Amino acid sequence: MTSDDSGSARLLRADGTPVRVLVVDDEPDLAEVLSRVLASEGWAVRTAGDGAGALAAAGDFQPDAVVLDVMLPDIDGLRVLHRLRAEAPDVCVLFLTARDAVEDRIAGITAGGDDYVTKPFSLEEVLARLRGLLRRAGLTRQAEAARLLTVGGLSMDEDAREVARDGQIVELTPTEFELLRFLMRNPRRVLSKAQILDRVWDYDFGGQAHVVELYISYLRKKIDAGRTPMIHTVRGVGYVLKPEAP
Amino acid sequence: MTSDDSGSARLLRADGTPVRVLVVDDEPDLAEVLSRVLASEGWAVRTAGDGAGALAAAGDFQPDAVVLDVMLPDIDGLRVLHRLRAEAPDVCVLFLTARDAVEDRIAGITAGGDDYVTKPFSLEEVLARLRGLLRRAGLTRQAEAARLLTVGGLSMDEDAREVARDGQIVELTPTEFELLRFLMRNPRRVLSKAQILDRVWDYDFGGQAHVVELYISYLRKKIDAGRTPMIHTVRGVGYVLKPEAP
DNA sequence: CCCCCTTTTCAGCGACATCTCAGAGGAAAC
DNA sequence: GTTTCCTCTGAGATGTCGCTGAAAAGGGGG
Repeated sequence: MTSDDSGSARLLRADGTPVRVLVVDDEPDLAEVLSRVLASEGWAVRTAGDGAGALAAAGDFQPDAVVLDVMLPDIDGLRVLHRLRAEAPDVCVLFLTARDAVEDRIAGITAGGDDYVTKPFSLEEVLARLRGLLRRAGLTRQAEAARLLTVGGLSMDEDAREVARDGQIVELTPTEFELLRFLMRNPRRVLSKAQILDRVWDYDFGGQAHVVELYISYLRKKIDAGRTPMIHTVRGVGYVLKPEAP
Repeated sequence: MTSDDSGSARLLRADGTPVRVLVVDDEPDLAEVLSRVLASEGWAVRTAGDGAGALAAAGDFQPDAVVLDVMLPDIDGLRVLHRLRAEAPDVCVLFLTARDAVEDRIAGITAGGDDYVTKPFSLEEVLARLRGLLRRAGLTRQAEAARLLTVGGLSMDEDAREVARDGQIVELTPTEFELLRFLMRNPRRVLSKAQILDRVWDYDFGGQAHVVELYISYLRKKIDAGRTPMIHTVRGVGYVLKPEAP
């Protein structure tokens, strides 16, 4: 029951057609989850399981963005990148890479306008990075507008990683920030702890849903402290972020 | 005595044909009850008792949604899910699972857009989740309209789990909420206590019909308090929710 | 008008969900 | 190498919810 946050913020290109993203990963489970989440967010998705498939799909599908595992069974990820670029110079690429393999090969990627996420990642992380890439590439419609997320007196600047409640800047840790971003992208909708765990925490996280309660309590202290509460508990169901007024 | 509610809100796909759902559970009684209720709500239903049967039925029946017990005699539920997805990437899946087995195996389910319900569940719970899945998948016609349930001055936002009478927000507990949802889905129709018990309470509930009376009284205090009553007693029969005016 | 049966309401208890605190372990920054 | 910060675990406190049992209220038929 996660799925469609958007509905409101459906991603569209300048010409009104949905944004196309190609997911390349040799682990079918991961590729499928990514693909479904992206689809539920309004993207047109295609998947490939190896480098050859990726290149074929790219030629056929003409994606705006590619989520690309650097560790592929056949062709090296960076080589795939170069071939992709040869065909489509403007395509945005988000790399998926193991945590320790970062330094070696991925250095310089971000300079080219691309970005990367280390495995294991959280789905929100991937979504945010992809949105960022496309926004910076100027592909999506709400390019400027989307930079600032706002719910009632809460505002979040994703680029600056800055959050403010009623104009007052609030310092958040990385996890707090990502949790709040997920809440702010789904205002007025009750999110279960399972949903939050699945989207905000890394996909291999084995812990208990208890951490969600804990981080909600952290957020409350920083965001709701003394003010009209915006984070509400729905007992037996989950949590919901609502603007102060009605 | 349960049988056909709806009649009013018959579920149809974009092409006008009824939505198809496949019910997979190895307990015949449960599968049958689910199947009857779904059919009475206007769905085209087929059932299977194990994983192999499910896959066969899926290929033949081409369901839009699948209600899938994770505990099957032959194939593991998650494996069935993957096979289903391989054939039909867009199918919605609602898992049925034991309460304690949630954390381990269901992780990631909600991220992919699917959902789960823990046994023992109430039929209304299953129906609501299924409706939610299909709505979010954009399959059913009344996609947007259905999000807000309205009867007279009563309105219910299922996503926000928010109920309002004459614009005034009313706080409800989970059981109260589910009872009211059932009433609101069957306005102007008298529902017996047995019917309500069968649909709103978990299927293994052993208690007395007295709880229905109790929760009706709770609802009245919160919803009818001081206003024109909408919840009416039909002595010897049951209860009915009616708009205030005529 | 009274009696019986249904329905409503009240009070209370046990179970459970949630919140909060304190601290261990680890990662990142300095 | 040290220090700081962050994340997560565990346990206890707290408050809410759902249900039971009994008493009160209300309706309808005789």
